[in-house]
Amino acid sequence: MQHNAIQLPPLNALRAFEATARLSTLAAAAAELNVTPSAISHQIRTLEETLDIRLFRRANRRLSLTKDGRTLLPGLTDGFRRLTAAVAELEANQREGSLTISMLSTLAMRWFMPRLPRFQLEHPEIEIRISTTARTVDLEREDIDIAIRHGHGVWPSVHAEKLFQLETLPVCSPELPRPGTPLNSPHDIERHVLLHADARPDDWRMWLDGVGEPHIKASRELTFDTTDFALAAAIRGLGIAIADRHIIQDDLDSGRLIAPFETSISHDSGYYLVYPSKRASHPKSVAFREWLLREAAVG
Amino acid sequence: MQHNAIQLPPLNALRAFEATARLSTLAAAAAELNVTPSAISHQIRTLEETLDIRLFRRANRRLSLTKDGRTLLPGLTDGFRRLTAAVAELEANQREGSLTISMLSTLAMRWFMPRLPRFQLEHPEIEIRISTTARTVDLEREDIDIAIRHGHGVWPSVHAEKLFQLETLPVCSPELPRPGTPLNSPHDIERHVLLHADARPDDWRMWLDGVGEPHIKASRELTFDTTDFALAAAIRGLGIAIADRHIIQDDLDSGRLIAPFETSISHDSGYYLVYPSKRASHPKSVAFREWLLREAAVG
DNA sequence: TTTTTAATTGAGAAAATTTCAATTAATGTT
DNA sequence: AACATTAATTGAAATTTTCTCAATTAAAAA
Repeated sequence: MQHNAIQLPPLNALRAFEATARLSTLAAAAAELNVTPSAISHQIRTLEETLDIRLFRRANRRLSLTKDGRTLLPGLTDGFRRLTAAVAELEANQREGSLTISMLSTLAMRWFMPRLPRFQLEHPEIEIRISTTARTVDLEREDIDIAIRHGHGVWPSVHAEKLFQLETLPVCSPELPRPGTPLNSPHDIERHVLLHADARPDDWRMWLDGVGEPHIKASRELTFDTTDFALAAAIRGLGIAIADRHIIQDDLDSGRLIAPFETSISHDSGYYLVYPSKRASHPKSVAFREWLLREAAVG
Repeated sequence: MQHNAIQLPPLNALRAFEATARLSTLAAAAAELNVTPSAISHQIRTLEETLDIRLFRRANRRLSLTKDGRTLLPGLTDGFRRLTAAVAELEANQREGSLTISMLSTLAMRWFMPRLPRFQLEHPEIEIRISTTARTVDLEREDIDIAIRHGHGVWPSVHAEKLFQLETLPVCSPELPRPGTPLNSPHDIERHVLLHADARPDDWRMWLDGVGEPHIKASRELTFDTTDFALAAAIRGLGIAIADRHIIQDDLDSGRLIAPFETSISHDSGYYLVYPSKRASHPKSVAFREWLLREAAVG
């Protein structure tokens, strides 16, 4: 009926004995275990009674191990060392160890990855693992520590902190506007190819609504799985993509992309940093979140 | 201030987690630890809260380990296995292992040792160690499991069971009575050498008092440290020794010694089997005591 | 559908642990 | 030699931990 053939005596009594035997005095053991010597004395007595074996010889005012006590000690010391090591490993892992972060691939590629080296410089002890998926992941089930999600900041059983508001605008290669096919006003779009992302099918429509030209129709359209591909296509001069300002900022800065029009559309949704309430206080999680919020504030 | 850098979470919580993780269900862990599943559930919750780390994923009505839980488990399993092994070793030692028996050397040589092989046949798993000393030993201090003591059966903090009453009688070599120096009545002793033992200086006087001849004086006297030596001398024909009937029985049976007179003196003291109350119930101790009492009853 | 199985929860009960204050006894100190 | 110190022990009471019970949720099996 019982998996372990032998029934262990009370664990705390074993620990009290182990500490006392190792340190030779009740006082020292008591200090190690944060209790009074009296408590230790009671525990040892309990253990001796449970086992029905005398472990210490009480001579003068000093304790010395009996043969049985000497038999028992090393195994216990070793056992408790193991337990301590196991817990210590877990806690070290908590402080340092790896941090798994989930986000959509476009954000990972265009915004997160370029910034990541700065975090790794600040916290070389934290190993980052990036998990990119299209769907919204269950943080608990997938062992995700932190996620960046797009939405309105309301999800069940997680904490959410806003990184930035979504703000989309058209971009294209600097080579795209040519003398015959300029891009000076939204109307010029009609002579160009519009690049769409399946994941965000409404971005173009919302932008055109925003500039007051809902009826503009492009000469051709191209659709990709993700914004990431649409942007890659834009860089290669295949047409005009539309994406969030944060995501394209680096490409704009480097000149790979230009924003032919001033107008950007502010959405009511945004990118949120999301994490399970349970892991909110873990040092590596806190460090990462603070860093990410700083990065988001910069741009 | 603290020897162990890390403070262990409650040991019972660790054990509850370990069992549950190893056996996959609360019910199984509860059975192993002889508690209800509810208790296990509380313990695991306590552990998770103490560590501030989620160890199980609660999906459906099934538990599965998180990455952290998987990190923690093997170390704990190992640690508890070691603790269990240490205690098991001690308990096996208690059942079998060695049994240290203290007694005076004469008794050991002349009464105990000849009988010992029979015990070893019955209990080959118990290793006997015989400790012979002249003085009365402190059982606790010397790690003695059982002693055979001479006295009146009253000693502090030990159990005592009577083996046999002391009953002394004179013995000598069968060669000793010669035509010129017979041994037919106590008076004949005057023509012989009396062999004494320092440890029991009054035995001869008490015997002579007992036979109503307190004034008999031997031609010569020889004194040894112990009765054992006196008997060895008697066997070699050096004179007449006096000793307890049980001790010399084997020598009488084998014909090495004879008892020239019928009269033996019953003393009010005797040999007692003595053991610390604390070890009274240990199987190997019980087995030995039962055997020894049987042997003593036979003779 | 109903029944069973598994885990969880909260409250109260039970058990274990700890402290406190008093005691014993040996060791240093003056 | 008297006195203060140090160490362990003890019993009773207080505290904390652990456990059970009964109720609840929810999925799986019949």
